[in-house]
Amino acid sequence: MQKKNIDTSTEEKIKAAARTVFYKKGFAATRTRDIAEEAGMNLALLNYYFRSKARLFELIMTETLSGFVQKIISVLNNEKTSLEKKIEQIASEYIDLIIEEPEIPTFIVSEIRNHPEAMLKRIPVKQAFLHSFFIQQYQKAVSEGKITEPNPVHFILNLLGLVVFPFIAKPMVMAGMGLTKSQFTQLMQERKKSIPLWTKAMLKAK
Amino acid sequence: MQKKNIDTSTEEKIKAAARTVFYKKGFAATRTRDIAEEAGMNLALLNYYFRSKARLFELIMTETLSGFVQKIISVLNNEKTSLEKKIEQIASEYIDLIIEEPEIPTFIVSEIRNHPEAMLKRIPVKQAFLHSFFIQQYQKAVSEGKITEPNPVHFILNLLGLVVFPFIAKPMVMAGMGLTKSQFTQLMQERKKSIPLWTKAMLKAK
DNA sequence: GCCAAATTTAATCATTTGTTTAAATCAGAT
DNA sequence: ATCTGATTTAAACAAATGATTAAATTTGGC
Repeated sequence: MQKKNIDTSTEEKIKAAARTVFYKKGFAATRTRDIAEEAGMNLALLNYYFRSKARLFELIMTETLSGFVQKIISVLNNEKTSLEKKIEQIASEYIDLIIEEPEIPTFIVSEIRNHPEAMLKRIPVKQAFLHSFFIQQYQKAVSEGKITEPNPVHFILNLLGLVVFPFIAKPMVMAGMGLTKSQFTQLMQERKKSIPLWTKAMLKAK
Repeated sequence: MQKKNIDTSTEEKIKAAARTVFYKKGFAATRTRDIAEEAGMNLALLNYYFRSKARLFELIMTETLSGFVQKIISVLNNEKTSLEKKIEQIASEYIDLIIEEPEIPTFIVSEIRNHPEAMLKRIPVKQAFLHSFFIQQYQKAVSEGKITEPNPVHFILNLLGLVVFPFIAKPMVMAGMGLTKSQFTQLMQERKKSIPLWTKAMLKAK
């Protein structure tokens, strides 16, 4: 009957190949034949295991997006860590994550622009963010005068901008500044320590 | 013979339509028929005025990219403005520019990933940046102890990250934070004043 | 008003691409 | 060993798409 788990490998190989190709080229520029070739298998298998290119893509996108968002939500909702610690954790963990999978940020922003609602309604970020423990912490710190910027949205935008933007701009940064791959990675490593310092300084700016 | 400048309008209409569609959907997802329809004209005109979809795209991309880069280069090379003033100028002018054309940042990062070399070798940023007046200013300020972060690349990444990232993440921010279009624009307006404050605080962080 | 060149149109081509089909092969239960 | 259903393959289809062609129309100088 079933070919056991060993043959989940076929399905899994296709998914892995799809991830690779979609990450690199995006949905529209990806040919189903590219995925089949990357996976080293017959074209018809894509439609045998997944119903269509679109469904395969949705699968990859949902997994990717939810993994990416989940991480920050869980940090923000940790009731045992200070604001400072949360900053350090987000900077450090996201930079490591993105160094591992450098194409994810550009993949996400590129693809979401085409179907923002469809992609985002699947992931309930709004609830999770607006009612997070972090929000309480932040507002408390504001009322205690420890933070000058009252709007936590700015804070999150700033932190994520410092962390994620360099990776999104990577090709331009490397060309514009004349950096090698390893020099770029080195720079990003430095930022794991610097971003918390910068962010904390920003919080007290006025 | 020639239909005068009035008929540059046809050529110009096609370019405008191409800009609109390419900005919104990217090269791969754009159909030449989409552009023709957007311009309200016959499909064959695209190939009559421009040789192909690819050439039309290159034209739009080069103009867009060079306009975008030019702005920062000219600010950085202004020998009459202080570092502080440069920060204020970049924040203010880029935010205004991007509010006018909100799709440009995502367009640029999405499309450059597919042909980084091809797109970037056309624009000589490296020279212009590494030898800019700004670099001298920055290094002087570092040696005078006014700035703690010695690497100007970090500084530029930070400033552009604070300015550009929110627009790139716009769909996620709006969905995740539950914002309307005008609330989002309002937030961005606030940042014209805040980013200089934040950036200056970062420069002195240690 | 007429002509030559420029512009525009409608129709068609050739290729690419997502998907389907039907046959072949394989794995494992009996 | 054989049979059944799952898996894989090769081939083909239909629609979409970038590009071209040849004919029609328009433009401006004479």
